[in-house]
Order: sequence, then structure tokens, then C-alpha cells
Amino acid sequence: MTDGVVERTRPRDRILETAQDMFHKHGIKGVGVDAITEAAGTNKMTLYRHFESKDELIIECLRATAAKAARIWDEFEAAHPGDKLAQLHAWVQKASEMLSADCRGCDMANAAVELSETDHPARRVIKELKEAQREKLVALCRDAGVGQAELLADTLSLLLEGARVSMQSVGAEGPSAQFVRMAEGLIASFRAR
Amino acid sequence: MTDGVVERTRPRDRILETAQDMFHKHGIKGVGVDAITEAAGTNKMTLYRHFESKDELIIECLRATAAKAARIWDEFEAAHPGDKLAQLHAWVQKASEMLSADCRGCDMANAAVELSETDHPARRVIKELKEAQREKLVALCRDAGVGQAELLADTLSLLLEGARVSMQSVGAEGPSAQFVRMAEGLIASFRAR
DNA sequence: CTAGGGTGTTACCGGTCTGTAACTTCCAGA
DNA sequence: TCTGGAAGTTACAGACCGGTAACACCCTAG
Repeated sequence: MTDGVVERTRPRDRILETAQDMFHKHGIKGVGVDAITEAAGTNKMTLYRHFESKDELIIECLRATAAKAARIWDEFEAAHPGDKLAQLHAWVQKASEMLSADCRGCDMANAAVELSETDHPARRVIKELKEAQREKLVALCRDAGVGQAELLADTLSLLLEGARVSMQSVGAEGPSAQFVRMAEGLIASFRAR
Repeated sequence: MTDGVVERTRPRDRILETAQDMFHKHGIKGVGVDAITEAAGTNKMTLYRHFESKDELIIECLRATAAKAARIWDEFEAAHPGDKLAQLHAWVQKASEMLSADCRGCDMANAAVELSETDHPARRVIKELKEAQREKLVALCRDAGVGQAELLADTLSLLLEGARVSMQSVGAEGPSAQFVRMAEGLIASFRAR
């Protein structure tokens, strides 16, 4: 009925995709494994045959989400081959599009907030994935010919991270509405030096 | 023994203070009312005589935290009476000090992430408190003689919000380490126009 | 046709959660 | 000294949680 993911895919894939969606919408601690398996059209035993624990499932979801995000970078390269500055502007554009009205923020950042135990197994994965994203943006800024590429990349990172969390507390009409203006202003300012 | 808040204060005050601390450290969904009352040196019945539900306690905690934050603004005025630009720099300084190694971020933003249900009673409170903070920063920027005060205030807001969530995912050595440089650069840039 | 692995089903374990009931204890103020 | 309200205590309800055991099923590869 309302499932949508039940089709002829393997249970493991359905669980992974459903869990990603539900973790994103309702938060990690807001979703139980029972609810995930039911929405995925399967059952708890099958989940535990493929994932040794809920924590393991969380980690796999984060990896899958990061992999999806990484694919977007390929689109930038495909749309503007070799033109790194255009790709940087495309990044700003894409980022602003993710700030839609019902934005629930970055899954990795949200997970870091929810999983407050410093020794939670997902934390090191989050750190790794976030650092990889950071290096990508730094490289893009550098290849776009910007001086102080690290500083620009870090500033843009914080702006986006802040916009995504700000949306959840004050909504889309808050400070995050000005994200494109801020980001483009920063890029212009850094390029002028 | 390890309590520290037990003293001769009223149970309601001890519960409120303890709950603020524990919600901040472990997250809202990561702390049960039993744990709060035990740490506060009281019991569950007393909690429910003073707060009609956990949600109500959450809201009171957020209000108390916001009230504490508001008091910091008075310190700025006391330290630099009438000098709004100096107060703005003091804000940057104070903000960066909050980005210490074990920073757990903004309680309101964290709550917004954790309480994903859009109709949760705490959500409207979070929005109100965050909007009040925003207006304060806008007024400070304007009174400091900055053109486009709203844009500067919103940019600084997003930067800080981003820095606080970034700390939780990648740690203090990540992008948030450059917060002061970014903020001061922005202020200088806006003032130059 | 048959064997076996992936899957579904049901029931259960021990623990935790919010919230309540009924009763006792304590202490301050009259 | 008496009294009334605040606070503590114990027990419990009802729900949900992550995770497991035992068993039935079905479909495909040989």
C-alpha cells in the first residue's frame, strides 16, 4: 500500500533505503527497528541477519547517504568539465536547493547531535565522512584559483551547516534564506584578494 | 556524594538545573526523568508535581537556558558601555570561547534536531527564543554602524550555528577552529562598505 | 525432484520509558 | 503543640525498545 520500496529488491536493500529515509525524517532515536522493518515490508529477524545491530545499521545508512552526496560532485564535473569555478557556483546553488521548507538537515550532523556518547561507533565514521567532504571542498576552492582556499572552504562549510540547523529551529524564512547571497559574497570577496 | 546540586535549594530549582545540565550533555531523548530526579536528589513524584510532563520540563529548561544567554548580553553592555562595536567584538570573542573541546552545541538547536515532530510543543518556543536572539544581534550590528546589519547578523548567526554543530561531528580542530578569523573578517568587510 | 539457503512468523526476554496511585514522613507556621 | 502542605517512598501500569529462539515456508540451483 503505502510502502513503495517493497518491489522486487532484496530485503537488505529495502531495509537500508527505508532506514535512511526514516532516520532522516524522524531521527535515529525516534525510530525503532520494528518500524523500519514494517515499512520496508519485511521483519526484524531478516534485519538482524543482515546487520549485526542497530548501531551497525546506522553506520551503513550514514555511509550510503555520504555515497549519494558524493555522486552529486560527479554531476558538477559533468555539467562544467574542467571549469572548477563554475563547479563551485554549482555547489552553492545545489546547497541552497537543499534548504527547502521541510529540510531536516544533514544526516551526519544530526546523528552527531543525537548520539551524544563520545564512544559511539558511529562517531568516528561521521568524522571520517565529514573530513572527506571537507577535503573535497577545499580542493574545489583551490582548483578554482581562490587564495586561502582552506579558509573559504571552511567558511562555506560552516555557513551551510549553520543554515541547515537554523532551518530546523527557526524555519526557512530565517537567516538561512540569505545563504546564496552570503556564499556568493564570500567567493567574490576571496577572489578579489 | 556526586550530586552537587542537592544543597538547601528547592526541589523544583534543583530539578530544573539538573535537567538543563543533563539534557545538554546527553541529549533530551538520552535522559529519562528517573535519572534527572535521582541526580537532583529527589524523586519522580516531586518532579511531576512541579512539571505536568517531560515536555513541559524541556520547555522550562530551554527558557532557563535562553535567560542565562540573555544575561551575557548585559555583561557586554557593562564591559563596554555605549560602545556597540566593542560589544560586537566581545560577542565574537565570547562565541569562540563557547567552542571549547567538549562543546555540545546550542541546546535549542540540538532540541530542534532531536524533537523532529513538527507539532512538538517545544518547537514554537525554540523558534520564539531563537528569533529574539536574532533580533538582538541585528540591533547590535545596526547600532555598531554597520551597513546591511541584518545580513551581517544573519551571516554571523549561521557561522556560529555551523561552528557549534561542526564541533560535534568533526571536533574542535575542524572548520570551527577558524571561527574568530571568519567573523572578524566579515565584520571588517561589512564595515568597509 | 530434492536439498538448502534466504525469508517470514510468532513468541519471548530483559530492560527502559513516561506517568500515576497510595501512603508515609517531615517541617514550618499558627 | 497541633495542623496542613510539601516532599519522599514504594509499587505499579502500559507501552516501547533492541535483540534472540524456534520453526515453517518458498524458491531456486543442482
